[in-house]
Amino acid sequence: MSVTVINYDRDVTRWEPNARGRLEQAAMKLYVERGFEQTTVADIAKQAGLSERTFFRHFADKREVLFWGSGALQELLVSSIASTPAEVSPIEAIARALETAGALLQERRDGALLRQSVIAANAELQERELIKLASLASALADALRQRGVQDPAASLCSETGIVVFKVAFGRWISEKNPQSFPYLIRELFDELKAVAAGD
Amino acid sequence: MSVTVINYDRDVTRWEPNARGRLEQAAMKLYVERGFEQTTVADIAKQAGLSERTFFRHFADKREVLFWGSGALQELLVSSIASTPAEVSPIEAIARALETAGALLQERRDGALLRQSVIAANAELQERELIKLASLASALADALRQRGVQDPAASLCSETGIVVFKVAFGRWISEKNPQSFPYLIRELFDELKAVAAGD
DNA sequence: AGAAGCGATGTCACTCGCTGACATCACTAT
DNA sequence: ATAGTGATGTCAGCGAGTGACATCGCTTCT
Repeated sequence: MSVTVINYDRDVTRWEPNARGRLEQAAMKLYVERGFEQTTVADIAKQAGLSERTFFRHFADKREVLFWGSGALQELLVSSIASTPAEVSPIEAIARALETAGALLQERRDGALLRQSVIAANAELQERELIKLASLASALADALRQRGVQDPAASLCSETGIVVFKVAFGRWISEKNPQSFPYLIRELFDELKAVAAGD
Repeated sequence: MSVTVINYDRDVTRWEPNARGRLEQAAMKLYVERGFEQTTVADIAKQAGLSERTFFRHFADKREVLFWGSGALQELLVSSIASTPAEVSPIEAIARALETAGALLQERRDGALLRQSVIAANAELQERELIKLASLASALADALRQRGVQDPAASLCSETGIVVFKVAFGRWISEKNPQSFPYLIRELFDELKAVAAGD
């Protein structure tokens, strides 16, 4: 009997579970505390109780920790576009997809704020963010082509959609008593329409 | 008399002139020949007859060599906007500035093509390109604000302007018998107008 | 003319991000 | 039992980038 108790008490498995999650947490903690540049991968690994090498088995590089969620967001957006009625215009399809993504992001505002403050303080992280957004735009364009949208329009819609999202996000994140993020997105799509018309 | 001749023949100054230019040339040559990742800074320095340390005195990092011209482009665009009549709409001001920039780029198409093929082959370089474009957009937005354009509109116009430029550039660079680049830009601004309206 | 300072370069040592190769060892399937 | 398998550790090494200090022709001041 005592044997089974001991087995459950300590070292049932060889390693603590959820290595990736621990690394992610450790990284965020240190990035927030000291800033991105001032924390080494060795620091993160130590904090998570793992080796530096293991960090790089879970994340392609030091920056990628902060962008792990972008894959899920991308899938959400693409499937949202796929399930939008065919008669909806391309730009409106993009707008709706971004609104629903915005609604989801809204529930994690505190996390988003923290994350964004880390990114804003470091140029390398901004670069990574931009390429993630570009990849998002490219996925959106693919989704539009899937609906039969021809090509300059498909790229133009998705890329300007991302622009609207970026601007909306910037405003939403900097307000201390923020209004509805999806609504903000909608407003900026309207503003885009006005501005593109040359008003 | 022979003294002066000797002075002119060799070693008038302590160093060969135009170190930065030589580094730039050497880097381009090697990036094209072997690709960006496969060339080390030591390679570049050796090719230019300088030390590795000197490379980093002229360029902030290995990537920056390819983006040295972006500063001039930015100034051109900003001054172009500043000198556009006040009654012209924001989006039209952006469009005109990009058209003139496009006209200039058109004269260096071969160089642009080479440069772009290097960038397209490497993710780090794409990241750098994106942040340069973002900085361009931010400068354009400042220029618009200088004209009294209010803020969601200023950001929206400049960022979508950059989007149009990106899409136009991509098409222009991939055509083997390219049409007029400024005209292509104009066409895509028209397409943007249509697409934003929801057609 | 001589001294002092300046500016572009070189040299060296060092940190850090990242990778390849190989070892370890609990767990699983045969 | 035996032979994998998979997540980890260890170690050696490369390349990017930085700080400190030396060099030395040129300019400027006295």
